Formats: sequence, C-alpha cells, structure tokens
Amino acid sequence: MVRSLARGLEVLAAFDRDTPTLSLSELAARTGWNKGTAYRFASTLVELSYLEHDPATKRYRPGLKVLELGFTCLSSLGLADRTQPILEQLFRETGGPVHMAVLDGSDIVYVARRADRSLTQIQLYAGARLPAYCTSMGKVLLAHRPWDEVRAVMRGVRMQPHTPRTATTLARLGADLERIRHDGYGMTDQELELGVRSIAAPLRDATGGVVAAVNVSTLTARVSVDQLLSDLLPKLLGAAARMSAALGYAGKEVRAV
Amino acid sequence: MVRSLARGLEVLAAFDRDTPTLSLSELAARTGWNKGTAYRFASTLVELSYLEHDPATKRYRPGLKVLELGFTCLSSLGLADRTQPILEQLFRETGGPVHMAVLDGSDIVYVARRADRSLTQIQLYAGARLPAYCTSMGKVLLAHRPWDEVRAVMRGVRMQPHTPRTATTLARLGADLERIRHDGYGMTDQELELGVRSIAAPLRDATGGVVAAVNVSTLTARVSVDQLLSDLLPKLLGAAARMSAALGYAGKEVRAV
DNA sequence: CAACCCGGTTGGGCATGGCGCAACGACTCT
DNA sequence: AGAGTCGTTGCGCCATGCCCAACCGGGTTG
Repeated sequence: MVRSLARGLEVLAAFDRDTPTLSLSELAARTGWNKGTAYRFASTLVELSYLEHDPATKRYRPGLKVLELGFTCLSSLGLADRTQPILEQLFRETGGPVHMAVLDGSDIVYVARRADRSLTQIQLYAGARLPAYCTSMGKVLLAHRPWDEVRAVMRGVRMQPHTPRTATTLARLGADLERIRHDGYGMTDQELELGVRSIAAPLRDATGGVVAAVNVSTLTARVSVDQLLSDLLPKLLGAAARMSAALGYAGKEVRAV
Repeated sequence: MVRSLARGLEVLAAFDRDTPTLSLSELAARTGWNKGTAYRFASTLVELSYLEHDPATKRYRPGLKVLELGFTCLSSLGLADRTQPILEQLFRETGGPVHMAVLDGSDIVYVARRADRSLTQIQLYAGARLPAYCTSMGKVLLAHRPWDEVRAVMRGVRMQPHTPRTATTLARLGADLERIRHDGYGMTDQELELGVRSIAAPLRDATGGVVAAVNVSTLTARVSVDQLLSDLLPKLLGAAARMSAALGYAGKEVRAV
C-alpha cells in the first residue's frame, strides 16, 4: 500500500551478514532502483539514524537504532524476560547449548539462547531463522498447530534433505508430529546437521496454548540416544514446566488454536 | 526527506516495553495522525510482516521480522561474534555480570552481555541504551573521543544526578575522562545506581581506534574498591586485550579519530 | 597532463501516491 | 433502542517523491 515505506524497509533488509555494508550504487543495483531514488531513501534513513554513512568509504551500514527496534519487539513478546533464568539453569544442568524459539509460518525464530560456544556449524542468535520441519523445536511447534494449517504453510516449503535423515515428505512429517503430540516432546536425530541431536519441549502461556519451544542440543559423539532420553529429557521437561509456569500457564492443557 | 518512510518507522518505534501492543486508535493518537493514515501504515507493515495484527483483539504488535533486521545490524558490526567466548570466560573468572557496549552519540548501546540474572535494578539487553556520562563503559568510550566532540554531544544531555555520586558537570566529567585515558580503564562508583560499582576497559579493532568497551559490575556490599582493583581489574584488562586481539588489534595504539 | 569513467549528489517537471476528510458498518455499553 | 467507539473504505485534491538528466569530484589511463 504505502510504497515508500516498503521501499525503505527493503533498504534495511538489504543488509545481511554477507553484505554488512553497501555503497549507493550497490544498493541501487540490489533493489533495482534509480540511483537518485536509492539516494533519497538512504539519506532519509541516515537522517532518522536507522542507517549510518561513512563519508570516508562512502558506504552505508545499518544504524544502532535498528537494534532498538528489534528488541522492543522481543520484549513485546514477553517470553525471554521471564524464562531466561530457567534457561540458564537448564544450560547448567545439561551442559549443552539450549535455545528457545517461536513459530513464524514455516520457520522458527530464535528468541533466546544460552550456550558456551556453538557446537553446531550454524551460527545461531536471537532473530535467526531455521526451517521448522527439520528442527526439534520446529516440529514441536508444528505438532501443536492444526494439521490443515501445517499443510498450508508447508505448501510453500521445499523439504530439502540437509542430511540423509531429514524428513522430506509431508507424510513422514505428519507421523513425526503425531508421535510428538503423544510423547510430549520432540527429537530430531541429525536431520539438520550430522552429528547433532536435539530434543525439544513445548511451552505454554496463560491461555494454555503452545507459544514457544525450548530445546537442548547434543553431539552424537558424546551423548547416546539412551543417555539423552534418560538423563537430559527429564531435565528438559522439568525446565519446560517451570518456564510454562513463569509464562502464566496454570496446568490446563488446551488444544492449540 | 521521504516522509512516508519516516512515518512508517515511527509506527514501529511506537511500541516499547511499556506498550507492547497498540490498537489502531491508540496508534493514531500516539502519532497524532488521522485514523485512516494510521490504518494505511499499519496495513502496509502487516503486509510486509513487520507488524502483526490479531483479528480477535484488533491489536497490533511488532512482527518477528523486525528482530531479523536488528540482528543483521548487530552482526554487521561484527563485534559480538568474535568476542563472545572471551566475554563468557571473563564472566566465569569474575562471577559478575559483564557487558559490552558501543557509543552512539551521548548514549551507549549494549551489544552483548553475559550475566546470570540482573543484579542491577535496570534490565539490560542487547540494543538497550543508557546515557554514557554515568556509566563505566560510557566514560571509557567518551574518553577516547576528541574533547570537542564530547562537549558537542553532551550539549544535548541533561546530566541528571541519578545518585548523589553522579557526575553532573562537564568539568567533573572532563576530569574523569582525563583520568581514564591515563589509567587505561574507567570506574563508576554508584553513579547510576546505588550499590553498584563497575569497571570498564576499551576495545580496539584493527584500525587501532576504540570501537567498544567491556565492563564488569559488582555489588558494593560484596566487593570492596580494593578487591575490585586488585582482583577483578587485571582479569578485565586481560580479557579486553584478548578481545581487542580478536577484533584484529595489533597492539599499536592510535589516538581516537 | 588531459581525457575519461565511475560513483555520488542535485535540480526540474510530471504523475501518482498518499493524505485528510467524511461516511459507513460492526460492535459494545448504557 | 440509542449513542458512542473503533475499524475500514471511497473520494478528490495536493504535494510528494520518482524518473531523468545534468553536474561534480576523484581516481585511473592513454
């Protein structure tokens, strides 16, 4: 509708970790706009401190004010604040990297984490996205959505076999989700990355609906499936219960909206 | 310049931790716009997934895509990635909450942290802002800017006495900065909040300029000034040196730009 | 040393985007 | 049942912001 707004945000979104800075020409090329147009938008964003301009190198980079935006968003979710201490405790109990994420369409978005250093290849941080279908938290979150909705959002997703164990068919995914609903937790065994196994549990808020998920990741070389289920799973479920309580969940399960 | 862009961002910025959701009328009131105008902008942002709209409650809240924006910005700084492990180590060595921040005008902006739970009253998180003049990291960062620039940015700041010990005059601040430059570290003793004492050290990158600061906070009730300086300060300075190295600093100090 | 080229910045003129206003429909509260 | 509130939509006018094109400055090349 408001085109100029869309364009402006396109500018901010043009930066990513591969292209942390852009020159004006690069920006114009990337967006497909006229140079003058790109200049106006860049200047406006600089004026508003959402973009910074280095006069020496003539390059733009996102301003710190953008960070602020992101975090007011995080805090408006109100999830991470109250659960961080429990996440911390879970990390200490398990020693593995622990994460918390919410579902957004067919992706999961990380909202909190606690880890020494990343044992996985993929660098994760709050705001990062991963496909839901091949992650433990993603499956847990999908498992608590109506199947019709799952099918609808998965329609736009190419189920890539990241590893030989990745679920690549809707049928297989459906079976996984069914099991997760029954078990109350979900596991992905090297579906995203070989050598990494994760278990995840749902988090509920005051409404009783599942609003987020928490997980623990382990290296297959160090923790067997048996150990994972006998030792770490109870700790995960305990933490999840306390986190749900912190979010106002009173104990009455309500089937997902 | 591009008014519609400014307006759109105003919408996103209208949300904060006190007002995590807004109805259309509230938004219109808060921005001072016509309802129709507010509606157009809100709809556009929803369309772009930067805003979410709950049809049941008829309220808007920032979308998860905003988080993404913020974090590409963080990673484009490239500070937190490489220094996080060292920050982690410093946390374990000192036991106190440790933070990392950069300077933005007269504010400091937190870019990384490691803490069990907040011992300070004020809830901090990446993206949060605090005034530079009454924080240890802020003073360290100001100390490495030209005095003219400091005076210029401080012109717009009311130096509020948050506690009886807060520096409230430019002269006092100047003296503090002078001492910090000489000592190579900075301390604030209960200047922002009674009962909390912090020390901070500058971080340099490959260019030799000071680009960020790292600090350790302690409770006055538990750690004396002597202990802080004899025990924690060497650990802080050691971590700062390693963090600077991780950022590419080769050891040659260059006076701030 | 001059000619050129490329990236950034600025001006003008036209079209359309977007703003204010006002009416409308749905819902709630009294 | 009426009145008030809130969200949504249509209309018409105005100015915003887009395209194009010229201009400028710096670096490079013949």
